[in-house]
Amino acid sequence: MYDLRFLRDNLDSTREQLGPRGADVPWDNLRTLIEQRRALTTQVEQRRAELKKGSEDVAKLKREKQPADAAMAAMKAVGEQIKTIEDELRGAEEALTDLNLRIPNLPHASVPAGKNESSNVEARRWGTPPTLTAPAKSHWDLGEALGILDFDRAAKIAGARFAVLTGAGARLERALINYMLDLHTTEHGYREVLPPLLVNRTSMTATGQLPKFEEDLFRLRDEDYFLIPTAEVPVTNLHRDEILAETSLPIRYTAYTPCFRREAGSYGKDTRGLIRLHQFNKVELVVFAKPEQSYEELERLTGHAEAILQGLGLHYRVITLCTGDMGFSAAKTYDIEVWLPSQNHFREISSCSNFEGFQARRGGIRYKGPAGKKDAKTEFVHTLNGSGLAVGRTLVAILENYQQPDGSITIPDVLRPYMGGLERIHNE
RNA sequence: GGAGAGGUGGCCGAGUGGCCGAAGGCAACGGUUUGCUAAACCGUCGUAGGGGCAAAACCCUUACCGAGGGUUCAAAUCCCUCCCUCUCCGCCA
Repeated sequence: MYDLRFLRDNLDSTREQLGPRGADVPWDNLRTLIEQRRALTTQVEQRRAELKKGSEDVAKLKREKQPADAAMAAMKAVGEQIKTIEDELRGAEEALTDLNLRIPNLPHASVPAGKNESSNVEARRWGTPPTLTAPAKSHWDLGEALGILDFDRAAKIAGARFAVLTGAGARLERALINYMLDLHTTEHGYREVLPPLLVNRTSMTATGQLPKFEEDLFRLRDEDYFLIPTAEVPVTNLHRDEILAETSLPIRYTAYTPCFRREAGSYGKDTRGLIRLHQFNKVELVVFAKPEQSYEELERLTGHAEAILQGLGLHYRVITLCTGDMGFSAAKTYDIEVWLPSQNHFREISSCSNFEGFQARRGGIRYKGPAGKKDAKTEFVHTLNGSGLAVGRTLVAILENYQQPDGSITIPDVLRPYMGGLERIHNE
């Protein structure tokens, strides 16, 4: 969503900068609606001023015990005109808002141009692939053989794209969640949040999932609630319609939540294993920052996600997404991809984005200097978030990268305290 | 789920049809006073849309008293619907 005055003054340059991202925006219609809204607003305000004045005159006449019938009749006519114009104005505003909510964010100047993922740019790489003495097995083969992953029973109780973790598998998932939360809260300065997993339509609209991507979400049948696809939604909405104190920024939150995604349109992709599920666990990082500090915060936040992989000793690379591969709301995104030996390539395990003021405008998230100060302006904050990390995919990476020739899994040192000292997962 | 009470500016709180965008208090900010702190006193102190202008300052104007409709010349105030909070009862982890 864009500021209307900005959009009016910069419609052509916005269209140009969005390029293919803005292909399905009806630009001419948008221009017409903006002008229409402005013209109708002026009209209705003039009439309202007239009505206000007229009504005051009526009050005065009545106080002086003078007849007021003529003035009242005249104002009745003005009132009817106002209603007519208001209806038109409301229609224009609704159409305009609906269009405005469907325009993607402008990419930051540092984002490489490109149509699709082939134009993404690798920023850096950390570590090396593990040296395996036997051909790498997939995490689903390893996990099922160890008796810690059960896809058949998951399909029975829920359906495709669900998983059951058991025994050391379940404990490893829990260990990862705790390891991530502990690192972020004690070393990286985040405040832990445990939010609702169901949110309302307004919250989904603020972060950008709605109105455009409703088919990606699970929705309740009897009430207008949605299952969160990421903790970004409830945590960013924590400060919706608030004015934050400038001194409180940056605000950093971390949250563990399950995430729910319909994965409509991904039929046939990643059908096996834990990579793409309808329900998965994620530890999320969310930051509210002042505009001038937000890109510095993006680097920092990405580093915090990387620190998890480094602690686990997992080989990864960081990718700067090009304009064509970024999500709807992002101005700049880094993807972190972890090495998976069985697939012999990197897979996304985290996505870290700066949304600049895009979500803040949709959700009315602002900040202000000290109250009463003359130069204290109210401005939209910048919001950022990143996975720190996707827990299921991290478990996949551990199974595959730490697999032994006998099919057992060595547990990374940092997780052992969370596993009751367990050093290796054997067949149960 | 049943019964009742209520939602007013950062907070508290007055206001039941007409100069009410809203008294008063607290907090905050600026200042005077002060050895320092405190107190006292003076002043400032909401958000947004449109216009004056290309912008800032400033000025004009409109809207906003939970949200949306309605009645009326005129609505914080009356009516309807919805949302939320609180209390009691029921149910429940």
